[in-house]
Amino acid sequence: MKRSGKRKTIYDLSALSGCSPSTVSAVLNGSWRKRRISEKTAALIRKLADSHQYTANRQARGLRRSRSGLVGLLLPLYDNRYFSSMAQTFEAMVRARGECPIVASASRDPKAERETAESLIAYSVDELFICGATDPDGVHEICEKAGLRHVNIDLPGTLAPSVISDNYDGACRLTEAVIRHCARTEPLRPEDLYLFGGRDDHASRERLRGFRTVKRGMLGADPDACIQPTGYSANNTRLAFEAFFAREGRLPRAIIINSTINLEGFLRFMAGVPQAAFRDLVVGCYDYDPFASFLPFPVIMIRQNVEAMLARAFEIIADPEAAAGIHLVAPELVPPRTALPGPLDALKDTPWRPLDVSAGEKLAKSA
Amino acid sequence: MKRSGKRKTIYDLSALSGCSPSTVSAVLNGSWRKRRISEKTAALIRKLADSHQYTANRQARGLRRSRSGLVGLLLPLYDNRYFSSMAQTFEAMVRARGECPIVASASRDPKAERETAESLIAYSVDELFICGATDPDGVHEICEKAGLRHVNIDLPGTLAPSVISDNYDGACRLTEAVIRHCARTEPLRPEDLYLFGGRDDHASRERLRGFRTVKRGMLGADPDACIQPTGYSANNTRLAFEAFFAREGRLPRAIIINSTINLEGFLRFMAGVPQAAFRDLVVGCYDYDPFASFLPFPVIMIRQNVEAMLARAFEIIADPEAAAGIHLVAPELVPPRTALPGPLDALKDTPWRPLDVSAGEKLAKSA
DNA sequence: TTGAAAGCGCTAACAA
DNA sequence: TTGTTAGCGCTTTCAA
Repeated sequence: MKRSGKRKTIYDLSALSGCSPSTVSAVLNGSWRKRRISEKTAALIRKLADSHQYTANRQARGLRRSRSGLVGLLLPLYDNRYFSSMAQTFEAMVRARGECPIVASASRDPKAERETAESLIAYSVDELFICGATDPDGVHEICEKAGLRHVNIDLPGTLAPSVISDNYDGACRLTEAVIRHCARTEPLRPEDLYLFGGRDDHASRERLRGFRTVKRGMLGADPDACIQPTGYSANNTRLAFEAFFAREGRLPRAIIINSTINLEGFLRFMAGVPQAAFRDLVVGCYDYDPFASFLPFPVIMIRQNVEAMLARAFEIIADPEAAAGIHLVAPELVPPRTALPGPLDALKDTPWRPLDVSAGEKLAKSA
Repeated sequence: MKRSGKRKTIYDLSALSGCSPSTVSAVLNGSWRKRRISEKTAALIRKLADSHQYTANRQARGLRRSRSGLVGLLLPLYDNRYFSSMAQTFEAMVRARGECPIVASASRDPKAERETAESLIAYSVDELFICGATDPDGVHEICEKAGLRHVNIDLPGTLAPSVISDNYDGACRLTEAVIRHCARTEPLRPEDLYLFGGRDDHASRERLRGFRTVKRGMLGADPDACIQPTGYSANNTRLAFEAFFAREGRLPRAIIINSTINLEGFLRFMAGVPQAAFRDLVVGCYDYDPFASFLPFPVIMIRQNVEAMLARAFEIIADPEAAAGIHLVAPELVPPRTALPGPLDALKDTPWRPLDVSAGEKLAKSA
């Protein structure tokens, strides 16, 4: 791809208009009102600016003002519905404030997290939202040294404010819902209910705590073997299910799964096993994925309230008084076969009329 | 969140080390070798730099060098598995080249696309990948004027090189696979096979063309009513299915769906209808989603080769000779109940040992 | 082997 | 109402 044009600067417009660069600058960044620049010079300059497709160089502006207008979001990854809706919602919120979102992922690796934060800082982001970090305090150190406002989301740190889901409560409700769902047919024994996925982080611990509390309360004893922490890895989860199935020749009656990533590992296992194996299965899963909600067995999900978490995080980051501490946001229990609206629904749809055959015809003709 | 620290500059390090700013700069950006700076001054400065957590200000560097190190990806949206894997893969590829990815979404709105491109240009991105844009040529104009190298992905333009899936071929294979799948039980009549979703863009047209070609070839006549273009809107798709169902009291025997977004609309419809309505259904869907592959009826999907498309796009954007024109990449037919590895599988897993009860125990104890 | 100085494009005092 | 000037932090000649 060859390049051609060259970006215009305020000096180009200065020459073209006969005004000084500072006048041009003032007109183009909105400060002309208080600089009392005449309406007609302003109009002239604006006309020139957009006939030449002028866009201010944000690097230069950022350098001068020491505010880049960039707002960063550090994510573990993009490619699942929880984090992709986080990115989607974040972007909309940042744009609504007139700033520019910049999202980066660091694969839950503490070193990558720190390096990614550093790279965002190198680009002078004005604020950083740290979502699902394995080592939020490590990232905090970096931000602190750079004088960068930041807040944790999803996984808490001890050194900065954190907005997280009420994972304990969510897990309690999820576990209870799964047990009750099973009880419709035949009551569960303790060894019928397993937990797969998760690892030694705050969210997993809280979810496990909720699981155990409710399970013990409703079913009694809870054998340790019923807990299979496979990390946030689809493949490890598949291995765990394969091992279980090879040994037992069947699945547990009910399974709580720590995240949709682990559930994706379960799919991999499913692919190799006859469908009959899933006939009586009931699954509870943390995080919501619309397609997962319609699997061929009941899947009860917990949807974290991404919008509320982000909204809270924006409040906190704007508050100079905000101190380290945890802010809980209630997640939502989603019954099986439920298709919730998502961030995409906010986008305007082109209207559709029922059975508009002519549209099909037209499209078909043009094909 | 209060801020505290202040970023160090080369002047700080200059003062601390007793060397001039230009020496510090050279050491820290790697050009010191050819400036023949002594190993020991270099060592001193490097020590100082990382003991003070120095990170170069990329705005300043970018301004001076007129290369920001930012590489942009313009997306319609994040929140589905096709585009989120695009973002994920893009990010990995850009980082592998030592640059900084910046992703932005513009909701398939031509105006938003242009404005988003302008905003990326304002931040001086060095290259722009335009993915799934409704108006790639509009974005091209903007890039052209700014002298910005760019390439289209997923949806072609006429003014810049475009890397897209072979949508025609994919649709042919998908349609054929669906028809054959149905024929296992009972041969399809023309009115048994519908196409839902898509709109008047290149991808939809090509897919429609493939659909019609194969359908006519295998089943004969193709009534116009069998094509229901509902746009890329989950809700419109739901409405279309509800209208059909209200009228016919049943679903078509087989449905080709233009994208997973439309399939998500189908889920919304599903939620309101007894499961029995889907007993004999066969679905073909463009784009791949692992969870959608395991719905309670056979879903045959087309997976676009995101890695290959991006790799090709990177080659093209680097080639000064590259001209406008279309580069086709073959998509992949995915049989029902298939869980493909995704970009996340590249991330290193912590190893898992079958039934490591002690891990569960340990985690349980710490909870 | 190193330093001085100019300048990337913009903003913000300060003058006029 | 507008222009002049210095400087944000860095790179890059050019000198020394």
